[in-house]
Amino acid sequence: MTEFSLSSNLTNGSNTLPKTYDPLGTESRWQKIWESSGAFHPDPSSLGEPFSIVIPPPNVTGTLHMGHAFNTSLIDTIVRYQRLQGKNVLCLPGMDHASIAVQTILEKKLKEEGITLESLGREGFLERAWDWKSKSGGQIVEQLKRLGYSVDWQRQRFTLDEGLNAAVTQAFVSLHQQGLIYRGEYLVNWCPASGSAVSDLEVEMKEVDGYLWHFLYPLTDGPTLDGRTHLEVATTRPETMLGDVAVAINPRDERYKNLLGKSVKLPFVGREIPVIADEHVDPDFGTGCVKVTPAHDPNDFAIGQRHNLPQITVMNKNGTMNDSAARFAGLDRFEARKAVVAALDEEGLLSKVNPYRHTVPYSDRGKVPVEPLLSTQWFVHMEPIALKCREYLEKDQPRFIPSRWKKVYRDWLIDIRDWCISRQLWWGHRIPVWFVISETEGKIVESTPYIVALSEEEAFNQARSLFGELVEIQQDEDVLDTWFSSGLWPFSTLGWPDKNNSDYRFWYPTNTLVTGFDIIFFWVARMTMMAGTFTGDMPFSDVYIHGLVRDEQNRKMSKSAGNGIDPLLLIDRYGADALRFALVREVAGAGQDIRLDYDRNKQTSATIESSRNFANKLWNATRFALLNLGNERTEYFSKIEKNSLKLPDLWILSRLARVNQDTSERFANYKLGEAAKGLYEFVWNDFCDWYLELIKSRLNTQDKSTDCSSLDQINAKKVLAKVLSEVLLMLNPLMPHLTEELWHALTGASESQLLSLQSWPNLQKEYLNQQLEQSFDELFTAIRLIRNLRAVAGLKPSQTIPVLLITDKKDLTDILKRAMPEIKLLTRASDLEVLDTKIVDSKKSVKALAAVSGELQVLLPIEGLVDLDSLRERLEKDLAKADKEIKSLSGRLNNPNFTEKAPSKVIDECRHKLTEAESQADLARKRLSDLS
RNA sequence: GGGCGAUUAGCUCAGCGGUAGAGCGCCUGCCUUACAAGCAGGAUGUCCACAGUUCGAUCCUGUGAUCGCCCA
Repeated sequence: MTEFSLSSNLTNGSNTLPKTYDPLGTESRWQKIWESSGAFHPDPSSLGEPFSIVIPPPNVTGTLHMGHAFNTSLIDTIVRYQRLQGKNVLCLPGMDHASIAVQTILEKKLKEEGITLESLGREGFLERAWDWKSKSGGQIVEQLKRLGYSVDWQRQRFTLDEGLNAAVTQAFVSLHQQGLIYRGEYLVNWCPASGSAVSDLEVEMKEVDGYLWHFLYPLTDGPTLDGRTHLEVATTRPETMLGDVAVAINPRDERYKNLLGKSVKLPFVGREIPVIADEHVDPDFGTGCVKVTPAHDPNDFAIGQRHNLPQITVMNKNGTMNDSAARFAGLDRFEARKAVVAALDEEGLLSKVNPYRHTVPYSDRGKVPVEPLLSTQWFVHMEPIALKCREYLEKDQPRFIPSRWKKVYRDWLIDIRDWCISRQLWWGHRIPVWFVISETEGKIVESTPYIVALSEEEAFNQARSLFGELVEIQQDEDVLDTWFSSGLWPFSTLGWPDKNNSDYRFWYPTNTLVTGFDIIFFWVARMTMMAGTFTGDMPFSDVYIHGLVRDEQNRKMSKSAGNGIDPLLLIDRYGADALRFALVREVAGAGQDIRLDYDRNKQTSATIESSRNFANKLWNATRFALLNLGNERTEYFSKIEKNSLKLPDLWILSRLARVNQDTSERFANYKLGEAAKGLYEFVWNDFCDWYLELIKSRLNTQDKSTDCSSLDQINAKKVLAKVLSEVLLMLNPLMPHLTEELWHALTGASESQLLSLQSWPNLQKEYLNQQLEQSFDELFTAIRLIRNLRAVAGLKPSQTIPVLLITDKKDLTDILKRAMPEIKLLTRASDLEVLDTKIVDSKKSVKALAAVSGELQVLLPIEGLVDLDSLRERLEKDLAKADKEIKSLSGRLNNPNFTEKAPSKVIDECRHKLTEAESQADLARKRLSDLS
């Protein structure tokens, strides 16, 4: 009976489930069914409003980490909700090719094998790269499937696939035609580790402890009138002094005014360089004299431009010093730093060395300091592109959730800088530019004309018509920044540039982008800019920004720190649904980072464990339902006659309608955490703790002699079936595997029918009953009160005793009287009476345990059974509490300011509470005196 | 230097004008035939500080502190 079947938890015809839920087999089974049945492979010509999301393509080199799991859980929840809403949903997955990361991996392997890039050549390298991709790339796709991602795997894309290649080429050519792409020699961020330029965004500023070295540069014309023989400059990068072309001072700096127009002699190199004045020099920093190295520093580059200074590069692209570095040529940049300092010291030109903490730009990928280096690269002119996005933003397109990210995005668009898109790598989209090398003696130089075209053939034809029959052309060696292709992702994956593609026509623009705030600039802004330029639309209407998952010590998880928490491990331990549910439930404050508790020794997480427990709770609720509904369970899905229902039925149906309403509203408005919490509370508290307990007696009744009891039992079963099946549907976006499994067990649906493809339960507003829900709250309070008294009295669960409930409140009396059998059952009362105060007065001699809540008194006449001291202690505590409340409430009510200005509703409430507190105090006093 | 966020029970976090909540942990008692991954009951808080607005502030407004992030 409790045997676990691999094919299904519920063998045909049986109505029992194992006692605990084992997610692993269940999850993989449904994943296979979903994929093989094409459940999430939509057809643009089918019914339903379009809804589409493209997933942030993970890196082809990547493996699943917590960030992916989090992002995926959120996206899949939204997507599954929309699908249940009857939308025609496309969720499109894929990967990006990660130029630098792949190239780094492969170069490392080649090095191990002793193969040089040169000997392999571009073709050979690419062959190996594709080989690597097919063998060990893209593991992440298989890993994502373990989360139960309801994406269309048949539409999966890769940024280097044929279609996306064509899109990238088309995009480059169009941008060039619009005059938005240019080639030029500028200072770029050079990553010596990968041997490539990187964009501004791929540079991370890190605080490091370094030094501020002070040098003396001798004045060429000898001492000044005030006896100065040298100028003192300060720098954190001594090795760049070899490329100095000037010393700058602030024009208003009185100390150095007399030096303007003079020059100094650069040590080692011997170059005479001028002293110039520039507004941007901060007189208070260092010595107030700044060495100017335009070829190696962005600020100096700007000064150089303003003053028409030469740019002298002293470094090679591999980070070693070049021939301009005089005797330091050939040294690595960091060795050169030491050598320059030592040499200056030797010559008595090193005046001071101060420890200094400063920020150094590091390459994101290479993890080494980037080198600002002059080189010829391709750039996109961003201003006009960003301008278009700013215009859209004024119409609130796209909409950011939470809205504060809008400002971050806008500020970046306003302060936009040109984008260096060329990378000196082989793995990627080769730039569609052909140089007409026959015009410059077979070489590519500054003046070599070039042609931008969709293909080599087209380029050749153009070249021929422009430069004659005998032209020779050669394609640019470089590839494009990976983000260039990622920027096209929302439309390139849907068929663009073919705007007649049915997917593109139906699903573009997409609805929502879900991503972390860390890539708003990298990716979100680039997509909006590319989309604005090429499709004339924003690529998505909403951008839902989430935070990062941090480790148990609130640190960012990173590969280098080795503090990642492996989601696959957690899935193995708790199930994917538990992981998903935990991550979504934690996210209520949207955009906030979430901290995942984790015990590294035991590899356990209490947060996820509690979600696993919730899954098990739901599992057992279904198990309970199956045991009671029996083999004819499908019969109980028939229509329910509202008129014949008992109060608990009406109550749970009211709660169900409310949770339906709340959950829809929350899912639709990205309040996913609240949706998850609301469902959790409904299932555990309302449904399991109360409703199931309330109907147990009806379900257990064997007596079918009267129509009435049998109808009550049938109704209980019908309501049970209805509530459970609807709650499974509502939980489906959060816990897809478990709910799919349980729904099939409950309804007996065949595997060709899927819960994931059903419709969201109808909201039955006619069951909403605020009044009834309130009454039940009071009823539950009464039951808790009785249980509490029993606990205080130290009664054993098996011991039954009589209970008196006393109230003058009419509707409460009513509900208590109607719920008497249930109260008796839930409080183990041997006898239960509901009385009003007048009747009780005549029985005041009864010695009993007593408690008050609101307008309800509870008496347990158990004289002799209870320890008087503990009872007295409790009553005194009650009294103190009530007195305290009376004091605070009457204080407020005696304040005329309060009674005059506060809304009457609040005042009434206050008076009401005061009355309650007073009667509570009275009762406690009376009982205390009875005891003495 | 500019901007953003956080600060609530031992821990992780909700709440955001009417006097404070959940989960986990803790204490007590229970294997009550759905569930011990459970059930019942219980304890726990200068809601970071100060000032202001208000009849009333954890919530709004200032100022400050601490921690974290982004941009220069």
